[in-house]
Amino acid sequence: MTMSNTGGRRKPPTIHDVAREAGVSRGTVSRVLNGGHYVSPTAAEAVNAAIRKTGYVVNRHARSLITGRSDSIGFLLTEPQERFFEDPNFNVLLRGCTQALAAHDIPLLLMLAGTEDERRRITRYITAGHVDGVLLVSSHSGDPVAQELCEAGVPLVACGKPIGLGSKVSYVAAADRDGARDMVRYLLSLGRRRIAVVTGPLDTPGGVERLAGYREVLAEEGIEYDDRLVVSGDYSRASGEAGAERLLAQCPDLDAVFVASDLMAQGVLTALERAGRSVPQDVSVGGFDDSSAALAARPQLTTIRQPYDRISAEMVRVLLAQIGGEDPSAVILPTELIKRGSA
Amino acid sequence: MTMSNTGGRRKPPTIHDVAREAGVSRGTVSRVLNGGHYVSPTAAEAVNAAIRKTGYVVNRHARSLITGRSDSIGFLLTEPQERFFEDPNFNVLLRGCTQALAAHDIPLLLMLAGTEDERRRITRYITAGHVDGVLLVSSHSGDPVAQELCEAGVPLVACGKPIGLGSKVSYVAAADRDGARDMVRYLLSLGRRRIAVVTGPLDTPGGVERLAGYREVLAEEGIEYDDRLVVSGDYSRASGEAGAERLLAQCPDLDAVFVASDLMAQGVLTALERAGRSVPQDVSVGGFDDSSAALAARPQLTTIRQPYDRISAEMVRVLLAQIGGEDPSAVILPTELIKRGSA
DNA sequence: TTCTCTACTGTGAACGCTCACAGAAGCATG
DNA sequence: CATGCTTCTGTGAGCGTTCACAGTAGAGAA
Repeated sequence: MTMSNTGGRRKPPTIHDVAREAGVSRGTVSRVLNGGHYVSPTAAEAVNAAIRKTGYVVNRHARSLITGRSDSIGFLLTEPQERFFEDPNFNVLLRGCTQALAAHDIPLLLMLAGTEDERRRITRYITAGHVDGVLLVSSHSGDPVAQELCEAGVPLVACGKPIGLGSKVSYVAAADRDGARDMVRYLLSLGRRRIAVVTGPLDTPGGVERLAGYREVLAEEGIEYDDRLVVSGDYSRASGEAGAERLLAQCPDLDAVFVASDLMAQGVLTALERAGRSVPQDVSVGGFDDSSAALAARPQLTTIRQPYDRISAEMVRVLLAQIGGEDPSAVILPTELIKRGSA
Repeated sequence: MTMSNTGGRRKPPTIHDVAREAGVSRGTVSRVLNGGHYVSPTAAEAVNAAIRKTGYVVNRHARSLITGRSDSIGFLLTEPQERFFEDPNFNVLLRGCTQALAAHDIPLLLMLAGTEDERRRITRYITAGHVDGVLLVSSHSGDPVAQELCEAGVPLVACGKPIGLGSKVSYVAAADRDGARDMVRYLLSLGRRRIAVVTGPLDTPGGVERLAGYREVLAEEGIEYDDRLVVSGDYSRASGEAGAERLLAQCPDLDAVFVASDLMAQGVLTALERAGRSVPQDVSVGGFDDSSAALAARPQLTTIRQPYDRISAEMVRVLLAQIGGEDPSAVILPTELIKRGSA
């Protein structure tokens, strides 16, 4: 119908052109391209020179057609979309994964599975083999997409321990429980005794583990667990604000709040300010993540740093290993207490 | 060496399998797949049934090999990477583009060109024809990547008017000048007369235009332009904070600040708070973007809304049209004044 | 009837690459 | 001299599609 490529792109050189230019055969060029074993130094040099001269770039479609690999990776987000907007962690993760893959010359396909339709479309796309593996961000339990991909045998690495996918799925996570323990111990060291907590969603391992760390430390220190001091949120700023208001109503005597994410902690700060409690004088507030929200908050948040740069790098490493035939594995990375103004 | 695909993925059905199942030829199946012209209802029905039965999904690599199209689009970010972290606008844009493309069943490849190496790698990748077109986010002038892509005739749509790429490149932008005018007029309507401004980078059209809008309105109202009331930032929160401090030092009598981005406005609020100025009583603050930062700020920001959802949708529309052979075009979308607590 | 036109269908070739195989050359060993 | 081994190279086949072309069947017109 219409003339394509108005700009006038010319036909790119093929492996054949390079072969002719270098005075060798296609096979030799291909060998130079992939590994370079069993090829003489002279031939290799000639081929490389020809590649430079012609400006040859391999046609990945042709390669994929025969190898069966796509040499690309999907970054799949099955969280509700609002979180993607709001949560600075996703940015960091996405960037880290993109860069780690770039080092292997592997493009990243961004896939957002918000609606049911999108879910189906993406599942088909992936199981059809259009990506070699999937980096999954979805902490919610019983994710049907993840389930299907697992069953279809698609290499998969989750960010955070997935629930209900059996033990055969790889994941990379921060040491949530340890991090929570560090924070609660720190709050105790400040002399706080009525420490409230705003948990993450309790159908996610992150949410569960951080609460578990809190309870462990309390038990170890002989402090009674008071469930009026515990409310749960969904990692959003709004849920932090609402949670803090519930806490203030239930336990006006609280002197610290451990919040399971920095974004929620922002909301907590807002609620405390409105209630006339000053931070950190009246109430100490501890966050979790060390996302950019921690620096944006007023006062800046004392928080538990999740090493997102390392997490993304590990996710990519584990996924590529798995695509290469290795068994699934789990990686837990240590967290770090970062002290700032809020506690 | 190693056995690939431990999970045991089976070979997916091909067009041949579908043809056999439906009792027709490859050609007919292909015709049903692409448009469906010149194919009898009976055959079409049989083919569709066979597709459903076999679970057939087209092999895009094989298709691309022959059509020359890749049926994928690159989302290219050449901004310094920190902005990508911090700025909530990117998220919205990225999400919007991904979804708009998903509606056309076109995957989005995320490309971050931070370092010089990455720039080269990505340029080669794109000019080699591995994507059909590029959605470009890079407002900085003289972007070498954009330049090269343009010259190579790669279909390209920029977010915001690009500088120095000639008039033959498509772009989608908000009406920056109008938006700035609306905000300044609104601040005047509040009785403010000493209106300071924190501009964006002045090597970007956005930065220039928003400042121009400010000056226009001042001139129209017969208010003298005072360049001590003008400082420029780089859209980051930190630069907003620093800018406000300079302004307060230079012009302690300022009674309003028009800030060229919400993120910078957050920094401005911080600096004003530290200086003991209350917002909006002592000083009115107006932002720009209506990003999530506007809601996160305290008080919430009165701002100029950029319709990012429409911008991303238009970017995709224009790009696809251009790939289809149409000429480059520019789209300017209207902004909207959103009143909240800060002014 | 015969011819033409339209609506539809099948077939071979090609896209650019990798892979398996065959073969050539060089060198050491029997 | 034959044999085997290692290192290197070229060649044909095939990956799963689309595209151009040829061909068939049926309807309508001459």
